[in-house]
Amino acid sequence: MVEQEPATLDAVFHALSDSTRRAMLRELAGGEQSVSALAAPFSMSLAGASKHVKVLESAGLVRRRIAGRTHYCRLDAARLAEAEAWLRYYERFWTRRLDTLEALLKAEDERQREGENP
Amino acid sequence: MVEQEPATLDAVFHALSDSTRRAMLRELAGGEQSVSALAAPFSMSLAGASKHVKVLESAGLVRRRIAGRTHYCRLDAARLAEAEAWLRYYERFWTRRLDTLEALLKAEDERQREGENP
DNA sequence: GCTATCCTAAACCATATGGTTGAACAAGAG
DNA sequence: CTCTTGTTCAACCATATGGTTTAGGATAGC
Repeated sequence: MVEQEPATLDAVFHALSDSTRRAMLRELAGGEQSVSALAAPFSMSLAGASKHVKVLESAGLVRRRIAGRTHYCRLDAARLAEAEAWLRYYERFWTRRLDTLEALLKAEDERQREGENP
Repeated sequence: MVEQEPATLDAVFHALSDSTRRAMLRELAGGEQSVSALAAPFSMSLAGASKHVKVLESAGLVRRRIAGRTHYCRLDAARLAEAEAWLRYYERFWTRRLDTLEALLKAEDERQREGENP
């Protein structure tokens, strides 16, 4: 996990940094949706929502299936998993650091207890 | 996990969407660093790097401790954990969907086997 | 064929972002 | 006190972003 594809992560995290797009992903977690269905909940032009879908798509977070005149979108979990892996990798460091801190505190605590009972 | 603090997640994911900032976080995973130490690896003015640190800070990802004239930064894992929780929450949906799909395929497979051996 | 529907494309706008430089400021070092 | 170091601030610039409106391209329905 040494930042293999920065551009990809850039795009994924950027796509996630907008609450409209996160809401769309949330909707897609329930299943495939057309672009207009995805756009419906927002007080925004369809063209505007379509741009958001495009951002999600070009980040690799959703895939598009065109059936006639309607475009159906569905989640592509792989890229989200990549992002999560990134976070989890570093979380390992933090928790390790926290564990170390905890161990130090415990050791110190025990040293003090020994002092109390000579 | 129903998008409680969109602004916060906006800021966190936006902060993560830049490879310079991710590299800084990676550096901070190893321990506290001064701003100039964080800036050193990049071919960028100190002021530019300082802005990145500020973005990380205002997203709540790092905390700053000022000692004399040097500013020391360290990770604050809480917000990163929030972001990871967001991803993991939705990952649950995807994996559940994948599990469902797998179960359906398996059932279908078994039905076909039964057909082979009447 | 005609019309309504789904969606994208293009042009445009305001604002945000990532970068620069130069100045300012506080605090160690001599 | 002076000089250097660590850092931010302010002004500026180019480009990206999120939104709009209008127009256009397929396709479904009548």
